[in-house]
Amino acid sequence: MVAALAGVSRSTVSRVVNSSPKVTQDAIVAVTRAIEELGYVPNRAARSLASRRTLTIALVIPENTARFFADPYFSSVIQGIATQLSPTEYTLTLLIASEADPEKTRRYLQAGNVDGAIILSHHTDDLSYAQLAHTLPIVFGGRPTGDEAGDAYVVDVDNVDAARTATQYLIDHGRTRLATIAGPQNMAPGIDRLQGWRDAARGAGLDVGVVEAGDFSPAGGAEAMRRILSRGVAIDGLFVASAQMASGALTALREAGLGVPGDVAITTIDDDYFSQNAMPPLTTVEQPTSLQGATLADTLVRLIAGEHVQRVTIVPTTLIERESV
Amino acid sequence: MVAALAGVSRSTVSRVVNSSPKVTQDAIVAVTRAIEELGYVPNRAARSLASRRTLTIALVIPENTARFFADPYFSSVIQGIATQLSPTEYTLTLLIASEADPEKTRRYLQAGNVDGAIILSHHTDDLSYAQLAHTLPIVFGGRPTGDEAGDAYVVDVDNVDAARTATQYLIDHGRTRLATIAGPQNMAPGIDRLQGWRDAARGAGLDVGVVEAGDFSPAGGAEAMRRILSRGVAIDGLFVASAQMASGALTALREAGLGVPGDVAITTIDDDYFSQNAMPPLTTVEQPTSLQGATLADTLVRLIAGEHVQRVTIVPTTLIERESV
DNA sequence: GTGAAAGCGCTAACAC
DNA sequence: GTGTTAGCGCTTTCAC
Repeated sequence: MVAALAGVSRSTVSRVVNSSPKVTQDAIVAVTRAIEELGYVPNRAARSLASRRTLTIALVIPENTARFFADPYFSSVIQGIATQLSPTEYTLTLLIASEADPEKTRRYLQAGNVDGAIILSHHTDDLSYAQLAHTLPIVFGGRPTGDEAGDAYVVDVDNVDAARTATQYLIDHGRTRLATIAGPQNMAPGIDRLQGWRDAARGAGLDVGVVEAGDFSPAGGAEAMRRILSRGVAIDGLFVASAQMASGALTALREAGLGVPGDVAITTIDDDYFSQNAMPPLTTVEQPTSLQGATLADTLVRLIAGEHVQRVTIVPTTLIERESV
Repeated sequence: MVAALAGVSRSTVSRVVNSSPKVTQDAIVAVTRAIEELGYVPNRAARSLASRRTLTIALVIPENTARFFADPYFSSVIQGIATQLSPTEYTLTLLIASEADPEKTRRYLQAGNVDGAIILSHHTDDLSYAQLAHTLPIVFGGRPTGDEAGDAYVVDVDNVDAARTATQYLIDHGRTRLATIAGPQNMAPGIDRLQGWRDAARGAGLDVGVVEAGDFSPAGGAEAMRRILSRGVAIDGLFVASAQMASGALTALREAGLGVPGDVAITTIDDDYFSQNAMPPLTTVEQPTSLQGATLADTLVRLIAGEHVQRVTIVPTTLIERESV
C-alpha cells in the first residue's frame, strides 16, 4: 500500500493523512506523493471505527416540516449548510424525522452514527431534541420553543425585530389602520413576528386588534386575508409574516377590488420568489437564509471540535424597499 | 453485551440483526429481547467495515444545479427520495458537486464511501458521472444528455410528450398562432420540451418559428416573453417550458396590455406554486416530483441489491386544466 | 519523529 | 442452526 511506496510505516501514513504535527517534512512529501500516485483514498468506515468519530453530520428535518419543503427557505438553508461543509471532511446526512416514530430518529442520533446534528426546526415539539443536546453536539436552526431551549445552540434571525422593522415601515409611510397576517402560533417565527408587529403598532399608539393567523402557505395567507376583510374594518396597512402568505393575501385583496399599495400597503418577511415576483413586488425584510445555513454548519463543526462558540447567533436581516408601500 | 444476555454467541446476534434465515425462533426472541433491554444499536462503521457495504446512498447535486435549489422541483424530489429511504437501512448523504473540483466528488464516490448514488441532473456535463456507473450503482434523475447516457439508469418524465400534450391543448382550443418559451438548450428538459412543442405544432400544420429560450426562472421567462412580443408577430397561444418562466411571462404580457386567456392562451409544465397561484391559474402538465424521487430511491436500492431493474423508468404526467386557456 | 502492536465492533467463512 | 476464528482498514498508545 501507500506505506510501502513511501518507505514508511502505516502509522506515519496515518499521521500524514491526519496532518499530525509530529512528522518530518520529508515523510510528508514522500507519503503525499505516494498517495497521489496510488490514488489512495482512506476508507471512511475504518477511520470511523478506529477513531471513534464518524465525520458525519445529520441534518434533521421534522416530518411536518418536510411538508413545508417547497418553502424556498429550507432549500436555501440546506444549500448554505452543504456548501459550508463541502470543503471540510464532514459529510451531510439528511434525516427526515418521522412523527409516527420519533424514537427512531433519536436512537439514530444517540447511537453514535453522527458527530453532531443540525435541527431545522419550525415546530414546538422539536424541543424533544433539546435533551439530546446533552449527549451530542446539536445546533438548532431557528429557536426551538419551550423551556429547555435556554441552553441550546441556536442560529436564528431576530424575528421580533424583523417584524418590528417591517411594521414600522408601514407606520413611517403614514399608514395608521394596521392589520397583520400572523404565522402559526405554535412556531417561534410565528410567535415572534406577531410580537414584533404588536410592539411597533403599540409604540405608535395604533390598534393591534386586527390579527389573523395563517400557516405560512399562500393558501393560508389568502384565507386569513379574507377573514380580515370580512371583519368590515377598513385597513390601510398590512404586515404579513411570510412572503408566501403575502402572495396569497394579494390574491384575496385583488378579489376584493383593493389596490396595493393604493388602498392597502403591505410589508412582509423573506426575499424570495414570492416577494420578488408578486404584483406589485413586495417591500420585505430579508433573512440571509444561505448564510444562516453556513453559520449553522460552521457553529456545529466548531462545537464538535471542542471550540467555545456562542450559544445564540443572530444573523442580520435587511429591509428591501419595493413597490408594495 | 447482547450475546451474553441472550445466552448466545455474537454471531447469532449478528444473524438476528441481519435477519438471516438460519436462526431458530427461540434465538430470535431471546436476542430481540436482549437488544430491547440493553437499547443496543449496532455501530454503523463496524458493520460497514466488516460487511464492505456502507448502507449509504449519495445524492449528488451539481453545483450549478444547486443554484436552482429554490426550484420547488428539487425540494420535492429530495423529499420523495428521503421519504422512500427512511424505512430502509440506507442513509442519504447530500453531496454538492463542486464545479471547480469535479474530481473531488468523483473520488468520493469511487472511494467506496457509498453503496450507490442518485444524480440529480440538469446539465449537459453531468455526463461525466455516466462513466462512474461502471464502478458504482448510479441512477439519474432526469435524462443526462450526451452519448454515453444510453446505458444509464434513469428515472424521468417524458418531456417531449408532456410538451406535446400541453401544446396540443392549445391547438385543440382553437389557437393557431403559437409561440413557445423554451428552456435552456443544454439541458435535457429544455431540449425535449421544445421538441414536443415542435412536434405538436408541426402536426397541426402551424408555424414553429416563434421560439425564445429562458433559463427556467421567472425573470428569464419575462425577458423571453418581451423578446417574443418585440418581434411584432401576433400570437394567440403560448407554451412555456416551465411554470416559473410562465409566471414571468404573465408579468410581461400584463405590461404589454395583453389578456390571458383572452388575447393569449397559455399552457406550461409543473404543478407548483407558480402555476397554481398565477393570475390566472395556469393549465399545466404536472410531473409527479415526489414520486420521481421515491422511484429514484427505489430503483437504486434494487440495483444495489442486485435485482434486475429496467434502465429507464418514465413516471406519468397529468394534464391539469385551469384558466389560462 | 517513527514503527510495532493492539484493537475499534462488527460480519463472514468455517467447522461443528 | 450455532459457535469459533479471522479479519475489514484504519488510528492510537507505547516503546524506541
